[in-house]
Amino acid sequence: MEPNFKVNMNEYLPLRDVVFNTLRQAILRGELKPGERLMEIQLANKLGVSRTPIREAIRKLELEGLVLMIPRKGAEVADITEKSMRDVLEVRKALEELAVQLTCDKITKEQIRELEEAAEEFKRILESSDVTEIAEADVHFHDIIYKATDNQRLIQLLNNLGEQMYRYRVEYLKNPEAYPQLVAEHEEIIRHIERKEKEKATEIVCKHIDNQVEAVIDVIRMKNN
Amino acid sequence: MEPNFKVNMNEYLPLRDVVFNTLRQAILRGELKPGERLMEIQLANKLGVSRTPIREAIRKLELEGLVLMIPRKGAEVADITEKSMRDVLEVRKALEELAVQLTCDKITKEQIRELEEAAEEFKRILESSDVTEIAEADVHFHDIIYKATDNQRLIQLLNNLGEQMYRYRVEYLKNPEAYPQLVAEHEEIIRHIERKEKEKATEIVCKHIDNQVEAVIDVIRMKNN
DNA sequence: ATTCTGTATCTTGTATACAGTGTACTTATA
DNA sequence: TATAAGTACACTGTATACAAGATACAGAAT
Repeated sequence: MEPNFKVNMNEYLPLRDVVFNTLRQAILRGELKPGERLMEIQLANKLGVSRTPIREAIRKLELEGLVLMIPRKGAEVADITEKSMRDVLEVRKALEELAVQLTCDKITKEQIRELEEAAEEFKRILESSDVTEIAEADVHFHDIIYKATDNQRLIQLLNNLGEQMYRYRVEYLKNPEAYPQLVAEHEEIIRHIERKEKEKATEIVCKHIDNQVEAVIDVIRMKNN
Repeated sequence: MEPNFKVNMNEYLPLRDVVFNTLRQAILRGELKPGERLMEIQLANKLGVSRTPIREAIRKLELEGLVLMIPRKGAEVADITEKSMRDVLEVRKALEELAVQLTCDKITKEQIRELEEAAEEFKRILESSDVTEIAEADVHFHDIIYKATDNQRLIQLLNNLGEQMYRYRVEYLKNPEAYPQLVAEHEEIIRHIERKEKEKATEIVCKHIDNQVEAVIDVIRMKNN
């Protein structure tokens, strides 16, 4: 058997990053609810580490806006209001537009093929699988577009904004009535990108996001009642 | 005499935030140069605190992209390349466009007056003061527009992106030839916002940023030679 | 009964100690 | 002289100890 040291090297992650990812997921998936306090000792015991990595992870969550720091009191999970969601989606829409325009300019033939494959994969997964897998396939499709922009900062921001609404997107994807439209929009986007029809592509992307706004807001209203 | 306890309360800042702001400024102003290592003990001694607040500040700088973490080696100031600057400005342009459009919709009479004052102040400071003050007056003008968007997330991102190019904007403002155009653009922006002429306003903002791109890139090229 | 005060405790904020890893320098050997 | 190995040191990663502020509750005084 061939031991693969390289993989082990790359798999090294400081505890703070493990904690960061863990807490992040817990918040985005709703396991840690808005308003809930994040107490260091308690978390440290739960995760089997000391307070130091916990604190450093919380510092990063703070900067991402996922937790709210109250001086000398500690951190709590930030509220997610309808307003804050609208704000995120407003920004996201502008950046998605930018992304698709840049992609029209820069995409390679190889990447177009990747997009087509991802769209196929998405369609296939829609039929059989659970919501999480569907969400991942959708993310993958959009990731290809992001990557084609060749703008590192834009990619980072879009990923971040996307994750902010993770749990709402999942809810939204639970409604199978929306599936045919999603598939159609994916195909339209590919076609327009392929032909470098920026305006058309932008239009579809806008519609794509606007639909999400409606759906996400519905989910939030539901949860608050 | 009336003692103001409230102010004292609000002035409390954890050491980590003091350190964060200090290091951030030092990086953005170029006092800490790209590639330079940030060694914890050294910084702790220099700033007269322990390693803990230093580390927590570095975690935040890491997430902002201002420092690069190398596992088991430590932090160093992130490189600022021409490409990374173009990327930032590309995103910033899209968000500035969004901001000015939202502002057209939402701005109040009171805020328009504030804008006019800020533009006046800017014009006045241009004549007498040093570059830092000019830059601050410019930032203030744009902050009013940001605030009028009533989108917290957008404001946060724009502030962040703006600070990323702090030192280059300062360089750019050292050239007095550009001043008349800046003043004219400010006034045009106000006029279009006032009349809610979204397209026109967007156009000026684009031009405003495009000018900056050229200037910033020039500065970077100069510094690298 | 209500309010104020004092105390105990809980939590964060900060400092420091300890372990492990990477790096650089020195020394020995070819 | 060049190269390789070994050793010492420097720095990060993690844990823990200590200080100080916040909170909650109990008891006393009005």
